[in-house]
Amino acid sequence: MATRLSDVAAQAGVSVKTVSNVINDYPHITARTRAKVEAAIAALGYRPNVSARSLRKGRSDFIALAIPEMASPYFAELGAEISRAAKRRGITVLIDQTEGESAAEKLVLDGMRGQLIDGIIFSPITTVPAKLTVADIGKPLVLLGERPAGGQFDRVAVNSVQASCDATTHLISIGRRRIAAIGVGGTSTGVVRRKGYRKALKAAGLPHDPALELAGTGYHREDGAASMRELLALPEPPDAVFCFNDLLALGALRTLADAGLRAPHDIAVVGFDDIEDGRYHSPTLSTISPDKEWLADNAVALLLDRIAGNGEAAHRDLTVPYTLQIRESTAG
Amino acid sequence: MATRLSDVAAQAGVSVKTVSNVINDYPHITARTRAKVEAAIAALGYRPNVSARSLRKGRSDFIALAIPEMASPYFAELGAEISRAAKRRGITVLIDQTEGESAAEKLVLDGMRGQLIDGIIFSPITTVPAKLTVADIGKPLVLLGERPAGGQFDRVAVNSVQASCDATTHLISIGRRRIAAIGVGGTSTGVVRRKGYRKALKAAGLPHDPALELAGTGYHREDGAASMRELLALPEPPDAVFCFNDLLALGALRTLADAGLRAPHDIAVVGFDDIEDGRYHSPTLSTISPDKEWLADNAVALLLDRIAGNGEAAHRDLTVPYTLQIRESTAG
DNA sequence: CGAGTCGTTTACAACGTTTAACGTGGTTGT
DNA sequence: ACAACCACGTTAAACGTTGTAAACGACTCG
Repeated sequence: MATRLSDVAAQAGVSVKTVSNVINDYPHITARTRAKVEAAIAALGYRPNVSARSLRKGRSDFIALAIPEMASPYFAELGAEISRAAKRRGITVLIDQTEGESAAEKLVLDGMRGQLIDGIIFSPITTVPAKLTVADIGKPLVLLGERPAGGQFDRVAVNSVQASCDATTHLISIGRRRIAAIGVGGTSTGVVRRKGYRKALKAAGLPHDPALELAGTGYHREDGAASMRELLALPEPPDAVFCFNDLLALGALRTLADAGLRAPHDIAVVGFDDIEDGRYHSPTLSTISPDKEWLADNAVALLLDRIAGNGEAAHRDLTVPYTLQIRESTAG
Repeated sequence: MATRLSDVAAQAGVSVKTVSNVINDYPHITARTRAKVEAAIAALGYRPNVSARSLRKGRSDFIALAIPEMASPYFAELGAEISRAAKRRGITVLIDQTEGESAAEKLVLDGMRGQLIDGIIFSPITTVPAKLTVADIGKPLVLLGERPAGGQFDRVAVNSVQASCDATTHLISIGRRRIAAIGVGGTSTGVVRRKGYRKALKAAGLPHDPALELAGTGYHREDGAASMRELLALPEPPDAVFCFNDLLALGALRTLADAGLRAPHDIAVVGFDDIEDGRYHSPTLSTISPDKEWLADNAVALLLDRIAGNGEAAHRDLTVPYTLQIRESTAG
């Protein structure tokens, strides 16, 4: 059924190793033999067997991307970018949904897919993995997001404190004074973004009201909607909300619409992530827009560099460029 | 570094073959030995090497899912469901973005990933692959979507004609008479859904106006927005629009909002797919809602059945249950 | 003209697993 | 007792690929 190296060799009248050499761009090969071999490969439609290859080489050219859930637009967009970035470099991405289980457990339990994958890009957000050590993993790992890498791993992340401060400052700059925050959960994301939020309030000399900081149970539209309902029920509702991601913001906007309120007229809303939905929502959503392509490309590059053997080099911490996109939900 | 079968065997004081038997659930093993072996496996943190295993067995327990793009919410949600369904059965899904290139070419060129994957779930939508034969593939394949399977492959799909007819009929039932269609491209999806659309018009005795059938260049929000702009520019704009997927519908709604028009008051809008965005958009989007979990589960089951060896059985064509979700965009 | 060199190709072993074929005691049932 | 089974072990041979090291020829040089 499947054509093997030996079939190609027979067809081309050379040894198996020579065919292998041609495939792997071994330098010393005559143009003649190379042509013969390539003709044979084409004639037989030969494709190398990745299992055998990775068994022998100890490399598979597969990397894994572990994300909380791929149906979440931000992760879907990120996954798409990372797939693309990887494909450009000839490697394949295996996407793993951690689904809120302890991702650390999953990593170790799944045993890095039985040596198949060469490394992993890991994006924890809802889960706080137990302390991982390099030894636990045994494979290169690049962290995405705010969770501190502790100098142990490479990391690629937005400066969330700064970005959150910018978002909040933007709300202040359009005259809002009573600014709520949605998503201040126990996660690293929640903690870090709240820090930026408070920093902006402080810088503007505004008090920070604990009643305006809502944790919610997650980072989905429904959580944003629920949190906004809580805010509206307050004796003194806010005049603006900074949602720690776009999904929360879209949920919050829905609640506003249901209540017959308008953004930004009644309450201004700003999000974080710049997912495509936000650009088409009514009103369109102002948001922090991280450069996802940059993020993906650098995460992949970083990981491949480690895989290539730079295991000793100091661990790098890359900061993703971002912009503040001002759209209808905060623009008069 | 990596622990092998022989390491486990040494630790447990049994032969390599016995360990292999334990792992593969070979029936005749004492509880004692099984316990010893399992203890050794746990102690050493052994994970079978999937490369070696799949090289030897010719099976990898990997399947591929080929979709146009994973950042598209419908496919992201579908991919998530399929991943879940596969994981339940102990197999892993490799997601492949075809990105509008000829997916058929990609399939053959990528050579089914060099024998790594056991089968493929293939969802063509924007691309119309050249005629594929079973022989070209050499691996089980399940088709998703409207493209006719030609009796050659298994297929899982919504009855798009019926569903489109239902959606259109719903618009008629709320009193609309000038109903446009967005997405009537040259793709199978476009053709089939237009068929249902026209069928409904005919059944209601309404004329069908070619000027109201817009092709657009794709199935994204921007295409829907552009098509709606065209419709609004018409001397006699429609009073309702059936968009062939939710993304088109969301784009169309955006154009309405920009134009100061309201759905359903001025123009009612119905979509197809029931992606989560639609449930939170303002207005919320009426849509055809296929049971994605059913779809995913059955697609995976079908594929695994083929992989298990039922290669000879007749090719099956499964019809996905759906409902019409009536929401704000068509409700008074 | 033989020794050395270089460029090109090849034989062989190895990666970790499973399957096959066979062997060996031990237990049960009649 | 004898067969029939059971629970393992042993050994060898694959699966398809690549790394190592060695062989081969042709060419250069002294």
